[in-house]
Amino acid sequence: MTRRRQLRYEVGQILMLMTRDFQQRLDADLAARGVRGVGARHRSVFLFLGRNGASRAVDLAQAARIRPQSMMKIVHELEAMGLVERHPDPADSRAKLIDFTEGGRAFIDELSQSTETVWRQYAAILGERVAVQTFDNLNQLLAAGDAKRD
Amino acid sequence: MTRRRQLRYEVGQILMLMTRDFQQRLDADLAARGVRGVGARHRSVFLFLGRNGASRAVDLAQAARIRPQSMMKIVHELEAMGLVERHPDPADSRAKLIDFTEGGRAFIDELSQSTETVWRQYAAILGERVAVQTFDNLNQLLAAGDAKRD
DNA sequence: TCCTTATAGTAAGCTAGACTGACTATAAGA
DNA sequence: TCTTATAGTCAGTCTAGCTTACTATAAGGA
Repeated sequence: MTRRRQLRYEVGQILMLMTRDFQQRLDADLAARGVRGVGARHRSVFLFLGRNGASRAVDLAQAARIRPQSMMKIVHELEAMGLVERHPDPADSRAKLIDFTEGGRAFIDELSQSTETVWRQYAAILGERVAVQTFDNLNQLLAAGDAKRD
Repeated sequence: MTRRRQLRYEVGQILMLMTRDFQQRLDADLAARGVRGVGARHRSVFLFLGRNGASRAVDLAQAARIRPQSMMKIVHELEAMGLVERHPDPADSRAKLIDFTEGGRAFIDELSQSTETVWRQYAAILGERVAVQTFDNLNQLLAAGDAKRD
């Protein structure tokens, strides 16, 4: 079992490949249902917006752990696709609140379904309980990193 | 615990962020020891070459799950840095065998140490046993994907 | 009140790490 | 021998981040 013995040296590789694996599975399922043109970078917006409603770009950026400038670009793209719209923030005239359009809400349904599909594929391999545990552990590693940064 | 309930919808995000987290930790540790100029894409070569010795670019590409053309570029860069060298394959005059230079062998030691450092950071958060289990589970997901492709 | 500093957003251009498509040279099999 | 497959090369594209530099508004203190 040389594979097992050297596991720790492959951690980076495993993470990189798993990220690609997920993206490919998700894209495949989305494409199969006719959804196109929305890349990986766009999805973090929908995750956050789906839970928190209208938000400022800065907050989206922080949630996705990317620079505000990068998030702006993503938001502009989504706006051009007609999936989100922006309105001035009544509480801060510098800021703009980003929210779904009708099309955006339709898209997030597609996204949820495809994510669910991929999840079931993973759960079929590891078992639901182990799959939950695995990704929960990764979440813990991320949370620990956050705590250190504060 | 809304976070827990929606875990499955965040799987892609978790993987993307964990990949970045690992790269950042590794780069930080490498930089702290004065190693620079070797990016994430270069490391897969060292992992494979470290275990299997002199190899052809095609095989490296397959192991890293990228296109041969992409791997060629990486190899050329490593060659320019003096970390690997290429010799004609006696068994196939189309092919060239890629192997470490002295500098390459020195680098892989640095890389191992830094990877070990990051691993200990993760193990400190989750515990060694759970950490091994977590990445072993991800490995299983990858292996399952391989099996399907064959 | 004015002045300083911080924050929200914008714009331009760079970098890393993959990709596709088109090509040459050698190998291998019908 | 002729055809097809394989190893490598070259040129250009794409994605998802980044940095640097800027404007406009907000907020807090002298």
